[in-house]
Amino acid sequence: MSAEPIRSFRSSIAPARAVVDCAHCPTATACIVGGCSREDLNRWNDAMFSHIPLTMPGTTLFSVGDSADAVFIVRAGCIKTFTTDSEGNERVRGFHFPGSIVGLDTLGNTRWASNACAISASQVCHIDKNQLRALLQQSPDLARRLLERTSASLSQALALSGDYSADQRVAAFLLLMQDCASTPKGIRLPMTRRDIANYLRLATETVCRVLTRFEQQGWLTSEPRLIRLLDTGALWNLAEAVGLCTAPDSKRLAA
Amino acid sequence: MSAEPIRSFRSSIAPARAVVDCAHCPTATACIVGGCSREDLNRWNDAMFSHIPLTMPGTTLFSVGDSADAVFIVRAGCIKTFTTDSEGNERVRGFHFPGSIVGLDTLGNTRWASNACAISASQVCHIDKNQLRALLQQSPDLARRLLERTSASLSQALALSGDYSADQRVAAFLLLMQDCASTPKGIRLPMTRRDIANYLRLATETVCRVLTRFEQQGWLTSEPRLIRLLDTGALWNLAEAVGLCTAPDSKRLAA
DNA sequence: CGGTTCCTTGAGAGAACTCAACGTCGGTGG
DNA sequence: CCACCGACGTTGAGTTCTCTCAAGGAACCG
Repeated sequence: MSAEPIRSFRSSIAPARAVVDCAHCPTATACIVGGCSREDLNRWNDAMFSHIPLTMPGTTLFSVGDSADAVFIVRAGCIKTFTTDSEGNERVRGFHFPGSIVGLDTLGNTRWASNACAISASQVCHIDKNQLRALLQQSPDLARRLLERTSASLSQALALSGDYSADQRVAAFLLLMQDCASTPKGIRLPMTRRDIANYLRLATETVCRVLTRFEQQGWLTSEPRLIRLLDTGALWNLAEAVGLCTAPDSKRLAA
Repeated sequence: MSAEPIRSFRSSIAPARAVVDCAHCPTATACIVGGCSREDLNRWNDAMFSHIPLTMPGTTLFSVGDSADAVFIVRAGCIKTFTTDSEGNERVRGFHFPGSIVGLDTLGNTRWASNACAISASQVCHIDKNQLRALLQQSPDLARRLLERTSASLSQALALSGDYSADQRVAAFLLLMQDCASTPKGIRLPMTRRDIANYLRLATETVCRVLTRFEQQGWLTSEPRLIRLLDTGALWNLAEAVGLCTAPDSKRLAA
């Protein structure tokens, strides 16, 4: 389908082992090792590979059926995971922002069940599963953190798998993105309308129409890659039922 | 909404600690400790509570907001987890059959995000989270098993959260139930059509219509609680895209 | 027996989809 | 430098799938 030149991740970048101390990573606070003991951090540094050069948009990290012998941690940018059905339709399983771990759904499997590619200029780290396994045996704290992250991902997936209207889905998505992709100018979305639609199980046109409607109601301003939320309260009233995100400050104060 | 007398789980049954050795449990093969070392099994027995008396249909195990200080393991029967929106509509999050752990999505939380109740005469075990945490520190094998189960649940939730037709959903559900609720006479479903519909994000009537259509096509016979699959191949052709279940033998041989 | 819940079927309504067209933007090459 | 091309975003019109509303039958229970 896509005529896009797909770059292979493995061939494009020679990973550097322990180029940086994770303690100094700008993404440390969101990362699983944020706040770990120095001892755990040292072990982690020894096992982890950083891919500091930019991974360009369209670069494939892995594909369905590939040997899943590592997990990836996003350091910068955005990674999209997705499957493709027999008719070539993409189903986006998730967007991974800095600090997010790609592969939590494959910890017990030897093959990837989805594809992953960068949708903006990104940096990722990776850690071999065997080394991760050894690490988890050495550090109960790290094991607990990983288990709780996986558990939280499951909770979120269950929440999003509910049956909601297009308006509810888009509103919940925008509030979620506000936490992941906020800039001083607004929410800078790294993904296309088509990606959003495939993630929310809607048609591209439906996402457009909903955004247009929200804009007409004065709830936001919409440009292809930049969205400014003007009335998070109104959006949250819609998104509340999804249970995917927490109430905005205005609502929390009112409660 | 429901006029059903809701029994409280905690008040109805005095749990018996280590009444049985899990090694002799009929559900051992499906349970997380199935195949564990004798040493781990002893530790597990010491921490685990068995509720051997029958937990009757409608009995609530826990409700949204309750303190989530334990996880439950189904020993017999079927446990349904669900949320209820502001209009009283139920959204079924999952059906838990023997061996399944209830609470994998709440491991890092202190409060339940869903309700749970028995939908058939059931037996459950439970283990306190603090004890579980200690157990995981002592046994890396158990920690790995729990992590992989959580990971697999995430994978399944992501698969089911996709956008599929009513036919695809029902077909995938039936094949899933074939693995969980098979009897010599067919699939004995413990849940109502309404529960199935709420789980699959369909209307009750839609589930009925799809089942009627499948029956007319000779793919199955349908009674309220008993379904016999006659053509798993046809169902699998529909369900394949969902990626929730493996191919039936006939398809595997053909491949 | 009533009463309730569950299952099933029909008819109409509505939300989202498909198909189609058009404008914009960015890259590429003549 | 500009024309061309493809990808993306937006809008409109018609269609379709599923839902809602309504009703009746079957099974179960007090």
